[in-house]
Amino acid sequence: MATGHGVFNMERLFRALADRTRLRLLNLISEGEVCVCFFVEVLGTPQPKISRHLAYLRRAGIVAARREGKWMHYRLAPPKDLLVSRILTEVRSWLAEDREMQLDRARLVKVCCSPGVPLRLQAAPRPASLSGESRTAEHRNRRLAR
Amino acid sequence: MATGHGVFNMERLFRALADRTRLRLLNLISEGEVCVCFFVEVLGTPQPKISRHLAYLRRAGIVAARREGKWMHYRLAPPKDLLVSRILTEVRSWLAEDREMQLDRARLVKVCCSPGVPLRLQAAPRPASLSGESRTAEHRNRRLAR
DNA sequence: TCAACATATCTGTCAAGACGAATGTATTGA
DNA sequence: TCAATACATTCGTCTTGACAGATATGTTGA
Repeated sequence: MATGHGVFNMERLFRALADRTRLRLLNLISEGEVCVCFFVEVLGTPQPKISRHLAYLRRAGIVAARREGKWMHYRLAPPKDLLVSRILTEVRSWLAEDREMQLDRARLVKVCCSPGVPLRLQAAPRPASLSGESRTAEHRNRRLAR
Repeated sequence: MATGHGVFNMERLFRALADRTRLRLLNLISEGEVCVCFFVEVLGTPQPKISRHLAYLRRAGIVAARREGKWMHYRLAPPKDLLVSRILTEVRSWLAEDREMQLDRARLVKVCCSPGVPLRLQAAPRPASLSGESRTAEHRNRRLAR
């Protein structure tokens, strides 16, 4: 069985979770795919730093990436192991309780969907969780497709 | 207030879990109090290394220590936070699936209870989970694991 | 008090990894 | 092809922490 002797040894998973920036990324990503440019905007952090941490999470098998033209989208990787996925579920529900994480989520919504979207983001593809069918009415009419 | 802004910030918890030796200690301790000398014996690891990692876990608020004469006993610290304790529960059930962790547990039982106990351990106080009834009142209530 | 024992801490060395700054690479549109 | 955009990687520096080996501390019994 694939219980933790391959990609997912435990130390590696926990090292991946042992950094605030990576936890914040994980929090933003947990509702669905997000484009790198939104991470940069929401965390207020230099882009190389974001990219390095996303690469770290990718090497740890926690997230996966997809290119769409100029843009890179990151999402949670499909869980390989039930125990790992239970840990990550607990982590995400912990994140949901954290004040800073809540603010990050709010900022993601604002950056995507409010009138004052920064110029450089106006063409960027919206995060999956904010662009689909389940959005609220005020979000729905602000859809900017590409 | 109870949500991890004090002792238990997340990065700190995960850093504490991001080391094989510390996970092995956590595995051995999860049934109840264990004396340092048994950790040394079971892990086959130099004692200073064990002590350093136990100190690390203590600073992270994950374990607590108690002295009994020459011996130091370590146990899981009472959880301060529901979310943390759910994480740690998941971690322990993950540990229970790991081959090396299972071997460690078996070795703990053997070292304590079989005829060939090493001389220097024959006087050492047995781990709570393996000690039958001849213990102090404080010990007796520590029957709270899995 | 001293010796023996159990455990803790200190010291020096080394590797992982976090950071900002600079640079590289892939894609798009002109 | 060229410039702009979006992201990735490399570089040099610094911090954290893992380790072995040596030593310090605290407890017990003689």
